[in-house]
Amino acid sequence: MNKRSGIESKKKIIKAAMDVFSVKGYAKTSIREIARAAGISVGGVYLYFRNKEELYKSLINEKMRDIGASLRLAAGDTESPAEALSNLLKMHLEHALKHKEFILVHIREHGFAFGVQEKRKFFKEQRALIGHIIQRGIQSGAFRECNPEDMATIILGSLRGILLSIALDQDVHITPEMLNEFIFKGLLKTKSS
Amino acid sequence: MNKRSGIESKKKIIKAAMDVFSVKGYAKTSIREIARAAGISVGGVYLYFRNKEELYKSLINEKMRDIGASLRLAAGDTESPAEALSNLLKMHLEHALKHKEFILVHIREHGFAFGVQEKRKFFKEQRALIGHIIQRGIQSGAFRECNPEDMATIILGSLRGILLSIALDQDVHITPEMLNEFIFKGLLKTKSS
DNA sequence: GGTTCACATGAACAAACGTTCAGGTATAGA
DNA sequence: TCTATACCTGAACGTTTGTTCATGTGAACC
Repeated sequence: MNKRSGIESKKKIIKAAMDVFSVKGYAKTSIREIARAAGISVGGVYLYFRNKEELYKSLINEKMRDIGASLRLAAGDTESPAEALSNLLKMHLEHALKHKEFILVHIREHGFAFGVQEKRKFFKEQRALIGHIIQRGIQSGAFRECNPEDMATIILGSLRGILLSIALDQDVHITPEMLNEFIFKGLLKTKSS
Repeated sequence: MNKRSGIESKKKIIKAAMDVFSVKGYAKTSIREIARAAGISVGGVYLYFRNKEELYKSLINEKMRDIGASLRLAAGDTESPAEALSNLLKMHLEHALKHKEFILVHIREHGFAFGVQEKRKFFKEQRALIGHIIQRGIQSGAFRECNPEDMATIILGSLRGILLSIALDQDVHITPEMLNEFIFKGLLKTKSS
């Protein structure tokens, strides 16, 4: 209205959309509401996005690209498999805390709405990343014998639930240390201690 | 139409609603669609449920009551904490496989729509159940020292994600044994082996 | 047969939705 | 100052939504 800058408006729309989608879900969110939250008219939204579906998709893809890149980085810059996995978990937790809304939108609509293949690709990449670290860990003797793929599936599944808990239940506080202890050491008392 | 039995019709509606809600989510599901899937007219649905919201709530509550009861049973009928937790996890997995639709509906709408407090209560009860088992395990010396509440939160979070993976990704096959190994033993190689 | 009542129907209604579009306004270059 | 252009507006349109209600129907009583 005042600034007359297209890029500014687009950013405002994206932020507003993320906010509203995350609390109300895709279907219950109306363009009118996004427009209101962004301080822009209904028609204004359609200047930057062809339709509701495209707005949603571009939201998801942008975030996934960013997060995916930083996760790949976190996993790759160390030699020790235990340390690599630990870093990866920590980064996941940090992102969950920072982008709660994205987690909500992402999990909520996963497997139902559009952008399914993009999301599947994201998960597949994460599973491969973790699986590879585990394989290295087994070979180096740090991790116990197990099927790396299955273990990666379980760990990623666990992670998904924990991140969901963080995003959903306000009173859940899980530190990277707690998560590490759980995933590495399990629940049983080890013979050596 | 033919049978003229009210109870039959109500059951058909509940089943149809669960089916449709689980694939399309609450908001995208119309009464018309539920009615069609149930083989009943639109107005017929309103003979048994005051409105869409009440239909959804009674769906959720009924299932939660059933599942909650059987879980309480699974956790209680044994002395050994490890066995109790193992049973509980197994029962969770079985329920997830059997009631995929419910999991989808449950997680999808958790924290957003109605019936929030019922769902929270369900989770709280589960957390208390697991927390109690862990406390017993620590006292008996089977489990390592840790904060039972935090550990219960993490385990329940993990479980949530794994159940979600099972419900969402068709190609995920996680056995109770795999889950047990992960939660009890963790990823690191123990000194004794 | 006649009456009653629980079960069932689907056209009708108001509200809300995604989307469009004719028009308005601020800014930059002439 | 005038024109061109990019940005923006909100009333309007056609659909779909949840919900209601006048009407219908079958079975069980008298």
